[in-house]
Amino acid sequence: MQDKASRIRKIRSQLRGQLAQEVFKPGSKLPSERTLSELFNVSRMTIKDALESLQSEGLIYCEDRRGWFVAHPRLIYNPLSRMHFHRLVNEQRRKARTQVLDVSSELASPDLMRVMELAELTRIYRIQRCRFIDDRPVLLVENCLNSQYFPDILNEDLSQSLTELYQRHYGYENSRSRFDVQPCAAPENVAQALHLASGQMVLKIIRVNYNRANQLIDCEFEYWRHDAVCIRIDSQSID
Amino acid sequence: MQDKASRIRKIRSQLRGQLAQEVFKPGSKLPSERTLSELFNVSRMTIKDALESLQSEGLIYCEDRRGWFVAHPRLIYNPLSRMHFHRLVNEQRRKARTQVLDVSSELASPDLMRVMELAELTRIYRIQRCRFIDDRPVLLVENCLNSQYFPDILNEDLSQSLTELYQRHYGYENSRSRFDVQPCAAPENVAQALHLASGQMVLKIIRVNYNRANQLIDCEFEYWRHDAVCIRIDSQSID
DNA sequence: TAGTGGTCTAGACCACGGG
DNA sequence: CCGTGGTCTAGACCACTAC
Repeated sequence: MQDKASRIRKIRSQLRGQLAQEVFKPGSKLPSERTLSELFNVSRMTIKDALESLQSEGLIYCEDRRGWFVAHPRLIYNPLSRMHFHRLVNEQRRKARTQVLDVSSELASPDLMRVMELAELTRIYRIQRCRFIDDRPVLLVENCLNSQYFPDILNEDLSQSLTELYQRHYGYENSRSRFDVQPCAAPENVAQALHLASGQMVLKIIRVNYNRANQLIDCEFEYWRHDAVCIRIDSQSID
Repeated sequence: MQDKASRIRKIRSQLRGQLAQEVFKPGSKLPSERTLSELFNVSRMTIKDALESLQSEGLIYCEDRRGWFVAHPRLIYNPLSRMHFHRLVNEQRRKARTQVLDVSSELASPDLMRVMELAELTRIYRIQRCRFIDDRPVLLVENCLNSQYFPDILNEDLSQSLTELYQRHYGYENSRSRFDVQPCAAPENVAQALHLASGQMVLKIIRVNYNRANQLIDCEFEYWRHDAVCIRIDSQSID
């Protein structure tokens, strides 16, 4: 790209190397941007740029107004498997937690009607939850359920696995699911929950689940901190 | 997030709305950053920020030192299906092109040995290709083949589908594959091929393919412009 | 309240793209 | 060659976090 290789560019990769070596304990805090800019004798914006490249390399991450931290290992996640989040996380020797943020009952928006193939004026339940790995918020997930299939579900304990609840109380076995994965800018509420600055990149997964009768029973919007997850799919594991 | 809602923030979303409405023809060029900063009477950095948010919303994209353009529709892509790129693209009424960038024969690096479960000193073929949709570079793909399974393959026409070549000339049917998806910073060569600024975000897919005898025959590194693709997987389509 | 990152300015020089 | 985005400076104020 460059032949003269600007002085600052070098500092950038120097920073990269030093930081990566010096502090390897996941979650430990880096010096502040101001401190680093003095240390390296460059402007704060240059430091910010350098930190952001390290971030997109997955070495560090940023928490809005809290600082920069050394990255944790990514959670390996297969969206085709319907394994409970807590079990998945525990199997990878991490600590899981789920917090119910909001629960509501409302009429489906036009957008949702399209995604869920709903008739007009269909009532849906919306369950918004935040999920933590090692006490760090990494996933905001919003489930939209066709209310006719799930009477009284809002009275259940929603911090557990919904998939399991579907089975146990309603006899729905998930059979088919379809999902889209794409990076996008975090909407305001997502950014807030995940401690991201507004507009930061997240990994969005939209999943649509069908029961054995091929009825579309629920639809799920997942917003992952992109540095926290690795999507892995193995065609062998599909039965 | 903000209560006083800074004047500039408003300009940002204004820009958003205006641009999104005004110029909708995919691929058409936006005014330059300098022009926009005069039009909106803000500094160039502010304009850049606004453009970058629009970019992560998928409305526009940037070509390194060429300018900003209105986004094209995303290619819907299922990494589980081994459909030829050209056919996939044509089915979505777009124009496909493949350009072979580099072909080489070398000893596997330690990293690659791990991924491909190779013994030491194994020779591999590396095929690097760039793929275009509507003449825009959107994907850089690097195939690493275990050379013992593919004698003389480097003499074939490599701009066609490799999957098909595997079948036709070597009798290998793909049976199982496993892949990882994750956003990351574009390495220098990828950025260059895709007309991205160095370090920009791309969607990386690492795929490992096995033949019917469960031999690991090749491994593929795909780097997609994240604005050009939507990963879609339907468990029903798996046979 | 002190310290953090988020945002913004008004300049500047550079490398690269394309005529 | 000129126009583009890429990068950088040396400040500044703000909103928010954490204590």
